[in-house]
Amino acid sequence: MTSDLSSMRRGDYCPSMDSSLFHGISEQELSELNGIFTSVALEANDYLVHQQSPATHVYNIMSGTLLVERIGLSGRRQILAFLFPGDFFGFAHNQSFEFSVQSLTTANVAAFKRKEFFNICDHLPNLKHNMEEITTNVLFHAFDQVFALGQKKAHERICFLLMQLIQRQPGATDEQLVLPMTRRDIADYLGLTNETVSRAFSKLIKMEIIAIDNIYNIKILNLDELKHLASPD
Amino acid sequence: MTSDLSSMRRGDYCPSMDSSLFHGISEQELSELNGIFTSVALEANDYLVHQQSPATHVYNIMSGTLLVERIGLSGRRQILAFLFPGDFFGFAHNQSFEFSVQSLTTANVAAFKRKEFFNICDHLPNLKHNMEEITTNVLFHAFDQVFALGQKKAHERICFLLMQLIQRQPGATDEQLVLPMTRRDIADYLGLTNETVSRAFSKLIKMEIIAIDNIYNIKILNLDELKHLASPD
DNA sequence: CGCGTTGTTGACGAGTATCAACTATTGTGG
DNA sequence: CCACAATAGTTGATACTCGTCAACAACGCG
Repeated sequence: MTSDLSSMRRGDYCPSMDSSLFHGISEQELSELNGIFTSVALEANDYLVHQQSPATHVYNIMSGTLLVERIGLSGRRQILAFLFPGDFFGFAHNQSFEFSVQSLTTANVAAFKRKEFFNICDHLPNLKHNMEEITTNVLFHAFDQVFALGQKKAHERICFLLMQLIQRQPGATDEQLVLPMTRRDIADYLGLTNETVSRAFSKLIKMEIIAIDNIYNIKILNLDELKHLASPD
Repeated sequence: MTSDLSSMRRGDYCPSMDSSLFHGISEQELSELNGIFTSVALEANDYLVHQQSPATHVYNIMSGTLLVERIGLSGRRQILAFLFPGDFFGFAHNQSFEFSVQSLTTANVAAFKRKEFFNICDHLPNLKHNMEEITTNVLFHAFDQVFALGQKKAHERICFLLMQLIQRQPGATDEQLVLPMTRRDIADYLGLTNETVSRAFSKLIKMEIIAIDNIYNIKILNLDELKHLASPD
């Protein structure tokens, strides 16, 4: 169990965000935070929070990959985000979460009681500023997803996801990529079915943009074309 | 030209938000804000801000309806939100806006210089709190849109929009509704084409869920069914 | 009134969902 | 360690939804 947050400020844990939660926070200030969090250890498929459960904590991902999902009455599932080390989760506008967060891998998460956390925010301007920046980033990420879902074809959406993973997943490079999620997860993230996802992968392979050894191991053969398909503007 | 923000705190101007920007702010504090905004008058189809123009201001809608759009390289347009009186616009994570904001009607908008506005935020806790609440609402709205685009069929997306309008548009009731936007705007908001939007409306009419006199004048005949189609959970 | 814009409707085709069969992978107990 | 079952992924056939193209209707405006 990790009992020290300071590692979270190092780039190797937070490849994704220009704004990690603890960026620019002094050792002394960090020690204050160290006192008030509990570390949660998760196995693959464990739930961190359930849809409609009371929003008692906010969370900072220390290791592992998680997903944020929302399930409709009809049973349709939409994945709203994948969470990587350094990412933050805790947005709620009522007392309850409107999402579930499930772990895809073994993971460690720092959990802060909401009230205590926001109290500390009030007298650590840097922390508050980071929170605001993260919120804005999440918002812009959501807009990107709206654009992708509204405007793109299946194989373009896959490229959109792959680009996100390249940018955000620890250990990912321009050429090699490990998918932590299943085809169904990808489908539910991109508003597709798993069959369509499968076919879209096959198409990208045939187009020689990617190659796969293991199903979860992807090689990028043509990054420029990948970018082009992924990006609308 | 409106030169007084106090009207913005009244419910009749802000039917939509549980959190208007100026909610809970004293007359005295409000007068401080009154000194630093300029009022912008817009005609229908005028642009308030352009994609990639520098983000110099933040805006609060006083009257009228506007839309937030983003145009991709391919020329396809995604509308990210419609803005109603009381709504706030100004999110940016660089120096420039990544969206355009266009007016659908004649409109009045209060424009605050970013820096001055955020300075005032720093010593008006209520204002800052309202900002944060608005940001969270916008975020949740974006998630709703992701769900709609990812999981819903054309006529369900229309219902999703109609429910939003019932809740947010000034003067809208459970039974009568005026659309301020064109079919193309609706299409670009919901990730459809205008033809599909047209057909979806026809379908809802045939299902006796809505009726239309004037094209922009919609009667809700079966609100329960509308809600059911609109809402995933 | 004529003209341009916007909306509607139809015919058709492209893209995706659905259903089903099959293959590959993972996990379990003997 | 193997056999088997369960799960995940792929591929094909078919149906459905939505996009595209085209014709037409309704509306707004000079």
